[in-house]
Amino acid sequence: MAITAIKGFNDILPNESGRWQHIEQAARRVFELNGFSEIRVPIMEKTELFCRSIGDATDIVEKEMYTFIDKGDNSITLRPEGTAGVMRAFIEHKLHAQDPVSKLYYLGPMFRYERPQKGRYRQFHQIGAEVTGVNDPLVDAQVLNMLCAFFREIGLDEPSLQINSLGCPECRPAYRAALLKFLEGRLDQLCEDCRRRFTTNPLRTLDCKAAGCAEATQGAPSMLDNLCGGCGQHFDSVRCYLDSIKTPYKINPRMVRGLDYYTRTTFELVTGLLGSQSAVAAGGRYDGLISQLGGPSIPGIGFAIGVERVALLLGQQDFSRRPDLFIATMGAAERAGAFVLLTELQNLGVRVEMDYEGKSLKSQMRRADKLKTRYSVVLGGNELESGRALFKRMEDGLQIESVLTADAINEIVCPD
RNA sequence: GUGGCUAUGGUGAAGCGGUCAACACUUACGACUGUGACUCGUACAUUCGAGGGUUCAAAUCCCUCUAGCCACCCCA
Repeated sequence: MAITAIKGFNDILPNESGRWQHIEQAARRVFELNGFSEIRVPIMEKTELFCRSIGDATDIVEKEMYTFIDKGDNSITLRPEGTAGVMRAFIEHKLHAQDPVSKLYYLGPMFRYERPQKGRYRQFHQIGAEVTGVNDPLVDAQVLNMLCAFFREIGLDEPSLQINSLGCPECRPAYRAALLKFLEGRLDQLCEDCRRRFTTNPLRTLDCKAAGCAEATQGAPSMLDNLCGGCGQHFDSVRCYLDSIKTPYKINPRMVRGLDYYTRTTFELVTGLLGSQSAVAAGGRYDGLISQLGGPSIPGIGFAIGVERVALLLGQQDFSRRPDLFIATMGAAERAGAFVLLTELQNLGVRVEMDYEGKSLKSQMRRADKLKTRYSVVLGGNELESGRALFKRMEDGLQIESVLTADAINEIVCPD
């Protein structure tokens, strides 16, 4: 039995890599337009970093991390998300000392030990962006708009933006207490999972899919009604800024995030097209994270896009590039000549293909057709002698005669 | 971690106990000894996820394992 890939680890084959490049290039374009720079950080970190940032009691840390002991007896973890590593680098290299505002983006694989299913894999990819050093809700709005702009750029307008505020260490505890009090009286109406959530993560009962729970929590207190003055104002301003640039959004007071570090603004881009995985991108503000990791007291906000989920939404669009020209040859001498021509044309930026092993003209032409090349040319004794050849436009069969120089061919094949 | 479903060639699949494992696509070569797409021909699974068992006979029935998918939990 041949060796296969690890469960939940996927190969991105040539027929889909074009789609991935399309997604990545769009992100780079949009993010750089917004003044973001790429940061590349390792895919492994000391385990402690994730425990301290994501939260010891979260599912990610408790049961989903790829953690192992290396030969130096250190506990190492494959990153389950990107923000922690980026913030570690930010603090370690004191980026805040060079510029009070930093706008960073990253992309790459993340790892979580979960049962794979549609849109969820053990190795998956995220494209993320982070802004540090700005408290103002203006930047929340810019980040949200940038996220939406990315989706417009790749031609997806289906996902809708939902926003919420989780409050801050000032107001969240009080809200949590109020919610617990509310739920306490209705424990018997909640599903089994929610009774467990009551102790582990009471906010989660608010977005439970069970009909009984939805009904029981109907009149539950809303975080948005319990924000402190600062958080309330912040949220209102975010909405105001979003309205001013006509970025559509929906307020979802029941939206909950899975990482402990979020404060104030949180958001998700959701879709109904991915089975049970509705979030294609999500993020939020994390004003306490940097100091919690031992850095200065600097606020931050960011998001991550699930690349596999985006790729799934893009569907089967063809992103492959067509060659400009296929050179068919009639013999060994012609093949040698074609090879020289091919390299000359490549130097001019023309995408050229040719036959490598002396196949019949028939099969060379078939290959040209299969590659969807735009033009083809046959080089035989006649052409070599006269220095001229017929260039055939494949879509309609029109033949154009030209001298066999790279410049002249370039004119025909790539006119602009 | 829990549950459901499925496993036949490069791909999509027929086959439901009995001669060479249908068909389609893909691929290769040819019909056309210098021109693709349409058409036609030829070739391409000693073998049906793996291992056991039942039977004179198993891709077809039974058991075990493995893998994949989908869902739950949770999440991008």
